[in-house]
Amino acid sequence: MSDLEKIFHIDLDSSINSGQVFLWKKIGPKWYGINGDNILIFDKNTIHQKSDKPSFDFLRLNDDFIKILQSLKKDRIVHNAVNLYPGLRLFRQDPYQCLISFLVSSNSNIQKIQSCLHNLCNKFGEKKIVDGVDFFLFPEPDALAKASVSEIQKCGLGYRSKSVKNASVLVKNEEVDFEFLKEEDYFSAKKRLKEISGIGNKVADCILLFSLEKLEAFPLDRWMLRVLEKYYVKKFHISTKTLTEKTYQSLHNDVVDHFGCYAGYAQQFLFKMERELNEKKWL
DNA sequence: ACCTGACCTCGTCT
DNA sequence: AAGACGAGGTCAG
Repeated sequence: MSDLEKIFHIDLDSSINSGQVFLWKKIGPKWYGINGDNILIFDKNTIHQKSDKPSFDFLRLNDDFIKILQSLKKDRIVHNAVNLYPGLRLFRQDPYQCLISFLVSSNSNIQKIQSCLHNLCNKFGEKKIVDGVDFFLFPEPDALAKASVSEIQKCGLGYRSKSVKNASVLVKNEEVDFEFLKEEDYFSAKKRLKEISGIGNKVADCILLFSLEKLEAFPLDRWMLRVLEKYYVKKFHISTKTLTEKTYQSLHNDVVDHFGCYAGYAQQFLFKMERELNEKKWL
């Protein structure tokens, strides 16, 4: 299948509205999205990147999607979700933006996360004009590392502001090295991420899945627990609603055993399906 | 080892 | 109209 054919099968609306990205805006027929210091424009079957950077395959066209689907469809519920949203895809995000996004996501909701990130871009990001519309790139790590906590707090982040500044310092000083984490295995990379203040199991799994090439990462949030309780009572043992360190790891192990090495894709389909079923709002 | 509550903020509910 | 509640979690005690 050619890249153009692959792109043709992608359902951008569903993929963007599936909780993995927050800084996307639809104007007319076009989607505009901030990914680090890039502005991506999706116009039906063509993709422009306003950037000097080489392509990084945001749409993961290099994934063997046929093979992934084949693997996912062994599970009846995921099979059903894939049939409902056949064009749903995972994106390959800018790691720093992804880390900050999910740091901000804790104990929050999609609308709030979007608003916080938007405010951060407006205040600390570089302005670009595309198609006559003003956009702000995601801030550089240095910009948020230098910012005062109270300036960050003005963007509405609340108690997360301190963690955002702290994490930005670590990234700026290369104490957190994303290229290195991409090369490491799932457990080592997760261990490193969790050393960062404000990053626990769920947030770490989001960062690993959405930006660090760990397709076995399966973020276990409130919604995923509901899904597991609803469709998989016999399969998994859901002990409590608030997962402890141990129960999170144990459940994550069981889940990956069941769904396989593309568990993260399964999670995305299940999450999308259940949120739509409950008519939850997206961007 | 496990569990509980606090935490910024904001939209929604009462 | 003002106060309570909860939201895609984390961490300390």
